[in-house]
Amino acid sequence: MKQIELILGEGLKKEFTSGIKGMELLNEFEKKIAKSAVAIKLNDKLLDLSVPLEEGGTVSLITAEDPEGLDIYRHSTSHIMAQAVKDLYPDVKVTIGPTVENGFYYDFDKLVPFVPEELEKIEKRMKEIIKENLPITRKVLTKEEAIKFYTEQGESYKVELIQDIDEETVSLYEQGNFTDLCRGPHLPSTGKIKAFKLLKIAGAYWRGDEKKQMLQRIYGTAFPTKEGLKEYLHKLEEAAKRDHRKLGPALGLYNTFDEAGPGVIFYPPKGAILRTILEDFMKREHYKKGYDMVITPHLLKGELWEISGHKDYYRENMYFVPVEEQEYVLKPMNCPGHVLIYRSKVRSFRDLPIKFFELGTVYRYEKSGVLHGLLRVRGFTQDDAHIFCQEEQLDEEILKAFKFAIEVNHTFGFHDFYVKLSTKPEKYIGSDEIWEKATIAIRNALEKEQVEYMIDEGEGVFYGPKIDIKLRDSLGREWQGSTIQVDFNLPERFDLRYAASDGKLHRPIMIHRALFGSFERFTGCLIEHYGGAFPLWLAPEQVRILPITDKHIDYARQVGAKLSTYGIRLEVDTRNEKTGYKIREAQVNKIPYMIIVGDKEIEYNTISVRSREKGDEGEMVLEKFIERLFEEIRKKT
RNA sequence: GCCGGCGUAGCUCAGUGGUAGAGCAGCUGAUUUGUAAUCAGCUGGUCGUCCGUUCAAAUCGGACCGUCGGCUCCA
Repeated sequence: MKQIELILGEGLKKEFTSGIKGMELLNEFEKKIAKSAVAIKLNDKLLDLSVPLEEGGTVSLITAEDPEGLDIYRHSTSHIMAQAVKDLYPDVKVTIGPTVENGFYYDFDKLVPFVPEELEKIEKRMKEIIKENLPITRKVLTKEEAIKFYTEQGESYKVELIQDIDEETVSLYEQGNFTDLCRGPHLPSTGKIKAFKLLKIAGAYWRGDEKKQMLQRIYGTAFPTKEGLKEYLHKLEEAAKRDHRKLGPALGLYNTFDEAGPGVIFYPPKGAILRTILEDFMKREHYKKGYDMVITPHLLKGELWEISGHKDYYRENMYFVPVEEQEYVLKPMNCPGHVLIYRSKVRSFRDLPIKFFELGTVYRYEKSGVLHGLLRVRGFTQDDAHIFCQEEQLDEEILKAFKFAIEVNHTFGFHDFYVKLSTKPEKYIGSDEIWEKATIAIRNALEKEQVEYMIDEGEGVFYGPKIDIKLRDSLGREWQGSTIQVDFNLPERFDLRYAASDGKLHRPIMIHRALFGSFERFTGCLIEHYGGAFPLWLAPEQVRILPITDKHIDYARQVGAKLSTYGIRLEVDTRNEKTGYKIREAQVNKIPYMIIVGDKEIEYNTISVRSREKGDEGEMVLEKFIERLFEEIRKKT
């Protein structure tokens, strides 16, 4: 027997006989520690506690509290769920059951889909399996053996998976009567699971391919402690309260109507105010940064979309409208319109970069199942711009646009976003060379700005690579906000030119970019980000004035009139109600400030201020309050 | 689009085959009110739509529409 040297934790070095198992090793030290282990890590490799250690090195203990340990813990829970399902429904075929952020799922091929009540039944069986504390053991089989094993069991999906594995052997994990193909590692036994819950049922295509079999997916989550689970479930409930689909209509920010059709948004007065603030802000910022506003029509000839390539590459998202036997298209993008304006006169290199900005309303056909409140709709308005520049200006223009995007996101309180670089997709136009060039230009900009980013292979738009900024909604789902896309193709298709200093005509390069992405989506994210409690500069109603009795209405109106002259958005609540009632309603409506006026205030010519965040702030003179409002509006907090 | 859930008053929800209910909101009146809900009365619904089963349908079945959770797809 070979001796191996293992280093545990703080320089604790010891010799062991090779083949010692992780569990035995930990037991050598302290039983209590060993009990909390879900796996060990040897030289950065996660291993089951039951795996014999053959080589020396640094060992660390992994518990369910570690991110890696939690992953193992949840993965084992998903196996327990699969075992429970197989016990209850022997005809069901198992497929895959990985962990995801905050939990796990398992996909089953089941003729009759699960109904919600069945989750309880499955949970009950899972609890029994956990109580039985079945040992989970790892077996290594050759591919042939594993295929034979699963063929005999009729588990055709597992057979397919094994066939696709590019190794000689595969590992299986066995617990009681259930064996799952899995890389592992796993918990030593089923009894380790302390708290779990099955959350939802969903359909999911086998291998994510909509042409393949629809499977039944069960999502669940597991935590090392009951408290952890409870806390998580509570967090989900709280997040649901911030859902823009609930808050938006309740606060009068937007509506959808069955009668009008899905995926189209209406803005009632309060929503229109918010929208206007956003639009005004964007217009001002764009003018400041040298953009020129343009406005282009919504209904354009089909032919234009042939030239642009949209009819070939974007057809399934477009609405075609017949007009006097000619085909028209409801614009899904603003670019062809901007290109036409660019082309409407001779451009000189001295004019470049030319930056056209439009609040461009576009319509895209989205499958009914993907529509989602304000975040995914069929008609939306982009803060869209197209930058026409010379090749040598490309790096700088991308960088500028990117900085602009970051600035805008920060202004609205978004700091927790991440950046993605998307490369050439399967369906694309333009040469590989041109794609390469554009991708490098984007990367240069990102490197220069020293931002961390992820690369999303094959996720670019058909006309060019792009940088995206992703925001998260209250439930942690990601949505694309800002996007910056390079395009070498449209200039070519529309034969765009500019007169260069060498006296010849050159081809400009185009950058498409939207910073909010769309007003709809951005507003949805904003609502959730602030939980409906907008900072003063964005709040549709900034101040509500509450007269104590009708004796005080006149004074309240005087105060209101004064505030109005300063452009403050306010309402006076003249209803015959108690002050507590009015306060409650203003608070529920998330109005930033309330002004309460009664005899006292009239006598001293003051107001009483109550803020949404701090509550009663006492009496002050109006001028002081106005100053404060202005300061807060200026700071945009 | 696919799989599943849901759809009763403006909102939140009760109502399992026999004459549609509650709370909040709204309206009217009383009350004149001081920092998160004053009291009373009243209005309001072809139970998402259509078709079917039945003597009888909010309730059972089907189709469609909308919506929610996923999948696929994208600002």
